Amino acid sequence: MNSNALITHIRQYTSLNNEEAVLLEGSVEIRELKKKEFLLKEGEICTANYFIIKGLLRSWFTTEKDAEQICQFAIENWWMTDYQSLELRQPSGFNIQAVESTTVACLPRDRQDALFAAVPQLERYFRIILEKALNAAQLRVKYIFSLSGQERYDHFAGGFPEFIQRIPQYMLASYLGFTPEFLSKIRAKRIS
Amino acid sequence: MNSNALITHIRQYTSLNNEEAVLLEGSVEIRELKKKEFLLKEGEICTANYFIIKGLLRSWFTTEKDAEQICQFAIENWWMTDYQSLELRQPSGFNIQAVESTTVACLPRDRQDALFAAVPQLERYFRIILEKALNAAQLRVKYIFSLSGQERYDHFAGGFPEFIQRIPQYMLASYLGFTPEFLSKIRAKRIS
DNA sequence: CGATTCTTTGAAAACAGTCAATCTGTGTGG
DNA sequence: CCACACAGATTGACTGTTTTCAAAGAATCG
Repeated sequence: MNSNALITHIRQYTSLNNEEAVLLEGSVEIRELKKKEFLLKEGEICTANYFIIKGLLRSWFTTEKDAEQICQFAIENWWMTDYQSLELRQPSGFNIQAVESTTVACLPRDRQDALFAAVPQLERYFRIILEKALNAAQLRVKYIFSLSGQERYDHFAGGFPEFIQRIPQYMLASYLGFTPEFLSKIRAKRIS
Repeated sequence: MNSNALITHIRQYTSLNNEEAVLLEGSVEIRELKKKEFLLKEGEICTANYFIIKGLLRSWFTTEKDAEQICQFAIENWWMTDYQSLELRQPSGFNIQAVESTTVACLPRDRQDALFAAVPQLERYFRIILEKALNAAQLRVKYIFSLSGQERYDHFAGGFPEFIQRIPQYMLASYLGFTPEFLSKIRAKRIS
């Protein structure tokens, strides 16, 4: 698997000639991850931005009560990283882990500046990508605050039925902000 | 009041010579808002990105139960807009409103592309700003999920003591995701 | 098949919301 | 300058949603 998916994605948002595409390909590294493999662990400094060519990542952290709290899922054509750790070179408070067998393109932090200098349109590409990501994060906050647990499940299950198949229920429960037991009870009600 | 604060802010993240600064000044419009004045109302299409020179904005929406749910506060040197409405020219699901008397620099959507073409470093500036904003949004989700109402109040009150002075408690309660009554009870406990 | 991981179920408890009444402060108009 | 109105804050009783804990039941993987 190669970086064609990434180049195609970038060309949806900005121009990129073949020379530039070659520069990009020289700056990213394709990595194959097995299910449950980590790209980042809490306490480590995040070293790259990850673009998902195929598969599914999750980011999560450990709460004070030793529970896993899932922050985000990322599927094909999404970027995932911890920007705070990446840009400030600080230890991260998050884990990034493959939910299923996954292929990513890694853009290492130490190659990013040179690449952006050589291909300035990438600044534009990431600006647009980040606008979308920020929007998604804000919509998430909106749903968390305006919907009950039951409603969040209905909304999510209705909006992403195919996605539900790819993740275990305990991860969905964590993402939606409640316990696996409660999700189980919601489903029991729904079926009857 | 003029756009010096904005130019100073941009120069913290990227270069900007005097010609470029003039182009920028020609593209933004300074606006004075009275307390409670709106920059955007639910259902309208958002037409600009707003940089706060002085004052305090909040973004909020109306829940199904007709309650105001606050999404964000923004103070001096922050940008606020609804990117989804701005970029896709869709009706917004949010309100943006002055909490106190506020001065903003407005960058209208219909001038943005020409400005970015003339001053490409602004793509970089906004990329960096958006990374920070995305980070803040993700930390917010982290706190919502890992802390109880009581803990969220303690964390916020400890982290931004001066900010607490600027907003009424019912707004803080909404931002933290609980009712004004509950906040009142938290405070009663803390004092004793 | 055995072992682990995931899901379901039920009872008790905790946390936060709702509603209604009261209290406080602030600003405005007469 | 006072009185009143109104927005915001507090309090208490009651309700409801979600969690916790413990145990048992399915499903999946090597």
